[in-house]
Amino acid sequence: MILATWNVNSLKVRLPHVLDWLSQHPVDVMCLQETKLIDDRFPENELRDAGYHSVFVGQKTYNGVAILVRAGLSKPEDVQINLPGFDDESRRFLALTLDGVRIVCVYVPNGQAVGTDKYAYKLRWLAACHEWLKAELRRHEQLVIAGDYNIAPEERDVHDPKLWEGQVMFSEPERAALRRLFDLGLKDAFRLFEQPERSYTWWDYRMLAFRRKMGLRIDHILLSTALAGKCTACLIDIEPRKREQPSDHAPVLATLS
DNA sequence: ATGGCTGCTTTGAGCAGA
Repeated sequence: MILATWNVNSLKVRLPHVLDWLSQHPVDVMCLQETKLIDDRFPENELRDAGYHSVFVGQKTYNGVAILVRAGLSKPEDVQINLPGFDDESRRFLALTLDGVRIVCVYVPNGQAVGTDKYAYKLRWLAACHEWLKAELRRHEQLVIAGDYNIAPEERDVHDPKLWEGQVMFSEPERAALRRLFDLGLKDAFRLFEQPERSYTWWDYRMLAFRRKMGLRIDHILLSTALAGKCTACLIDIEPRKREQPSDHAPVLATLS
């Protein structure tokens, strides 16, 4: 199984990019974040024509997540919308089971700035996600949780760690929250392998950040121990970020044998 | 040091993102 995750920053605007990308990379599962579409507007037909079954939950303007499953695979089961036990109107969580693999798509809150209400909400959300995962991992030996975490785990995941020290997306409480997910036995698929230096998944639209390689690695694919043992590759595809009118995020792919 | 771009919104300045 090849699984990918991509924060598309509006699926309405980015649908041509997604369709092009899927035609070149016919992954089995694609987790999308920031679709920014209500369910009535979700391009289900276009994606079906491209060979993908869609499971999605969205809202107006903000958030919205989807999992695309390549046609011909098993039917997704046990679809879970929103984080159980967490009262939240934001549509940023989707889980389903495919061929015995629990697949979770997350759009972790951005957090705006350290010390704000949104930052506190981000940490609460991550704590609730941790609790849910702890139980879910007992039920599913094979689990993958992929998406936009809005957290860079280590200094090497940040173009300028000094500049970002204490800032949202790299503050210690956020990184500790992410480490607590790793402590559940989840592995960062990207770091299972040798990777190029300055590997990032997001670059600010401003300041020519992409061209200057000023990015952060904040989109991750985490694998349960059983799945990590089956992972044979993980990479970031920066090609879509070079296109006209790109998403500010690049897709991440993992191959599971 | 600051803000720098993009997408969205009962269309147009303000918000949120990261």
